[in-house]
Amino acid sequence: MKQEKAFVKEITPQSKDFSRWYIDAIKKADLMDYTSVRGCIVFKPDGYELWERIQAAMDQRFKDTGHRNAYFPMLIPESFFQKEKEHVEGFNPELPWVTEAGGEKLEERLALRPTSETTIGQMYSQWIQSYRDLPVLINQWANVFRWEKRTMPFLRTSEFLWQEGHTAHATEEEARQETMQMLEIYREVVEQELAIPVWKGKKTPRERFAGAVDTYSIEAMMKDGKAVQAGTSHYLGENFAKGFDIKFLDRDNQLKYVHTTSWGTSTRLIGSMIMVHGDDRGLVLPPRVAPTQVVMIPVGPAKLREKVMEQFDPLFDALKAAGIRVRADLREETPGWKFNEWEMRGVPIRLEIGPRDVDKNQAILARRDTGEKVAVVLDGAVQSVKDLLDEIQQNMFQKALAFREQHSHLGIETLEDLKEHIANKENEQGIPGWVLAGWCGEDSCELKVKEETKFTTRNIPFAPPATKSTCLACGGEAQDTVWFARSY
RNA sequence: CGGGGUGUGGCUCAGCUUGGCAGAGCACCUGCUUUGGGAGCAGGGGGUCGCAGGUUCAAAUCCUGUCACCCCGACCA
Repeated sequence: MKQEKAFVKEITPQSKDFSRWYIDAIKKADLMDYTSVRGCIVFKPDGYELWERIQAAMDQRFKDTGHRNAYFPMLIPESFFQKEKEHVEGFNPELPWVTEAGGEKLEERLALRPTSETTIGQMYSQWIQSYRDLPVLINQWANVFRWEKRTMPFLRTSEFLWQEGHTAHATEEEARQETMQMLEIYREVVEQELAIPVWKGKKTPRERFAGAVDTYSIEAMMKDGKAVQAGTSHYLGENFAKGFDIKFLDRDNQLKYVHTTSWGTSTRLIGSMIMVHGDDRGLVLPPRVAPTQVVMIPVGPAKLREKVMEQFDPLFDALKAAGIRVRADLREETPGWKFNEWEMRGVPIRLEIGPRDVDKNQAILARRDTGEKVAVVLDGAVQSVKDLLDEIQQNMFQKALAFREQHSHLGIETLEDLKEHIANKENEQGIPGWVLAGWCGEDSCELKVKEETKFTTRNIPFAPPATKSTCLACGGEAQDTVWFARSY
């Protein structure tokens, strides 16, 4: 955008204070509001609709791969947590408890679920008897609670909405396949619908889910260079099966533990999408999930409005009939005001029609991602809009990909190099981004990097852009090539 | 949870140091003129000053407590 004249004074520029920008942008876009409960937000209609669209895209794919939705209770008895040692240790600090009900103290206190492995494990132990009962492929759309010390709208709140899949299988191989299949679905939805490029990979043991054998993730880079874990998929092995006694009689008449998986994505995807695509004017929404894809605004003198509306109204109907999420802004405000308003909200295309356009049998399409305006003939406007929506979706992904490449550093071999890199970037007001480096596999090396640079291991990518042979921290032989970054 | 900051009409904030009628801009309502990148004039409505105590003749202002939000750290999707 060339004529960058700070039209929107209410939004702090990204370069000045990224967190401030984020809060300003989501408030101006009317996605959420704070409530009187700490860390809990309202998802206002536009914010919630983003979630509904993500939900729809995911849900379709879950069902296509044989999963079904179910719903389990939000309250979990304390004793359930004790059954998996790592799990209880991992979640205990952030559980809210119900200790009283009906005016009486409860005999056993109940936690507001942070995730449902325990409740579901308990049920699976009753449902599964034979290999004929397997696999169990269930997903749940729910709210969960994690009393985090520091909250941030969408990205980290005390209560959030998510999806958690829980499956049980007869063999490790099948469970591992499921884990990978779901990770791939996450990649597909996030890249295709949200236009966010991600790295699929495996988490290091330190970053693993409490109670998992292996945790995998997709990781995305925000515009401030920090990382967000956009989805996770866990192979839980027999850990929960043993804790909850989930056994089945196999074909060979042997009693065996099932192998379970779990996988989740949350409303944090909304925050990621905003931080990946947004700019100083506010949100930039990918067309596939944008609540409003096209906003139509009539322009020109009021006395000529009637003539404009003769073209405007049929075009609105035609767009709507074509399945495009179109909205007409006929309010009394000036056009300039409306332009800014819808740009803040991130609507992909603005369609303007004024008297001059009517004379030329055309409409103006202004795209949010580039700021570019083009004139299209009225007759073919519906197709032009469809094509442009596709193009914007593609362009947004490509832009995000290019940004990620630009801020991914492959040539940093030692901790000293990394510190120097960070110092340099900070001096020039740049962002340190991500660093691909070797890791020997030692916990202590990972911790050392974290303590000295705040960079943590994001994941061990399945298809790294390069392979490293020495450990970033100790210089010893590298066991893995890992993405290091600061993260949300 | 530690350090720092902020809570005053819907929003952004001034007023607080030195207690004395609760303000401005934007937004909102009415009317007229306007409308191709945040229009103008005129009139109007709206606030128990985050909450709870205390000091005082009198508290947005002073004291104590508490809650929320923001920023920076330790924990996390």
